[in-house]
Formats: sequence, structure tokens, C-alpha cells
Amino acid sequence: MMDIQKQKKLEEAGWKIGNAEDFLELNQVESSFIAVKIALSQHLKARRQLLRLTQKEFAGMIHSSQSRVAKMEAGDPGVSLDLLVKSLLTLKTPQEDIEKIFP
Amino acid sequence: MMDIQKQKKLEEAGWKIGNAEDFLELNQVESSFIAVKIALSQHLKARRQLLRLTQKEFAGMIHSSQSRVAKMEAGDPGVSLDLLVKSLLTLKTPQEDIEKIFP
DNA sequence: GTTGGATATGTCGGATTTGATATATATTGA
DNA sequence: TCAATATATATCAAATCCGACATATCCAAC
Repeated sequence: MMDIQKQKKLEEAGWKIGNAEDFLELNQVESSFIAVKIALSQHLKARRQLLRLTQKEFAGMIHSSQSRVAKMEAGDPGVSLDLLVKSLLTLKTPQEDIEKIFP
Repeated sequence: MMDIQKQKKLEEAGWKIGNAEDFLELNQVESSFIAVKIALSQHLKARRQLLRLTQKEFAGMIHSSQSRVAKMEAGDPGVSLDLLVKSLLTLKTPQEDIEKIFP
């Protein structure tokens, strides 16, 4: 269940949640989707740290920038799933780790 | 292993594969990434058909258009992972189905 | 407390993805 | 066959995401 408190917190963090006129169904999809992205970003940070890479080093590996890596790991709403998954693939994240993420 | 034949086929279909100057590593990530997207698009089509929805009906469910659904299912390179995953979540695709996709 | 490396935050122009629209091509059923 | 319905393909302006850069904040080691 998506309670009001949680929705407010996400909106403060910059996420756009659909308004009340949207289908409840869609809201559920949106919140699941956000949960997936946040889980991936946490996995990414943990994995980078495990491999003892700085954000700058890792940014080089994916031809990106330190600031974008920071945003990825912070769960910034303006980061695509595409970039997160490419990043995890680059770090050879084991399948078992990715599997558990989807709701 | 990513052989030349397969790479040519993907490029004919509109995918941009990195050229030979890129790291081999990155090429591997790119081809895995493409494989993930293609697998998701196939699952999406199968699931929509299972639920006996037309592309137009389904487009309405995700506030998109019939043509974009067609592109999703065709594995068009200009479709994001974000949209594919949101679509699968909307159709309540079981976790087991998504799990198997990641390499 | 100062220095230096790592991470976070804000902004921007350019690139990519978007829904919409038009239209062509299949596919289905009478 | 022939209409009606479903799907594929092409194009476009608007929205979103991108890497890059500047700068701020954090956090050890000295």
C-alpha cells in the first residue's frame, strides 16, 4: 500500500507521483518502478565500493562523469533505468543480485 | 561471444554497436544490454497477447500510443528500458518471468 | 585546522526518448 | 472478395536524460 506519508517523502526528493485523478493502478506501477530504481542504485553503490573504485574511476569505465555517478547512487529521479542497468552490467553484478529486485 | 554476423544483424535492425576502438568490455556490456531489451520486448508481446489486449487498448493503460507499443514489441532501439519495465509492471508480469532475463 | 581527495549538488546545451499523428500493411471474419 | 480491425512504419515537436563543468560539502591524514 502506498500511504500518503511515503508519497510526500518521495515528492520532496524530487519524484513526480501521479495525481489523484490517475488510476490507482498506475500509481502502484509508479511506486513499484521507483522502488526498483532505488534498489538498483543501492546495489550499484555497494558493488562499486566492493570493487574499491572511486566514482570518478567508475565514471570513466562507463564513459560518464563523476557527478552522474553520484546522482545514480543518490537515486536521483533524472537517471534512467537504462543507465543503471548498463552500469550494473559493467560491474558484472551477479544475476542473483539483480533477480531479487523486481517486485 | 559476440560474433560479427550477429553484430551485423543488430546493426541492420538499427542498433548502434560501438566500433572497434571501444573497449571490448564495453561491447560485451552493450550486447548484453541489447539482449535484455529484446527479451523484455518479447515477454511484453507475449503477455499482452495472453491477456487478449490490442496494442491500442494496452497503449491506453500506460498512457502511450499504439505506435509506441508496436515499437516496443518490435525491439526498436529507440525504446527505453524504463518504458519496457513500466509496461511489464502494468501487466503484472510475474517476477519469475523477469528474473530469468538478466544475464 | 589545513590540505587533498572523494562525493554531493546545481546548471546547461545537446542528444535521445516521448506521445501524437498520419499512413501503409497485415489479419480477420462475413 | 471485401470491409473492418489490428499492427507496422515514418515523422515531428515537446519532454526527458545525457555528459560536462563548476562548485560546495564531507572526511581523513597530517
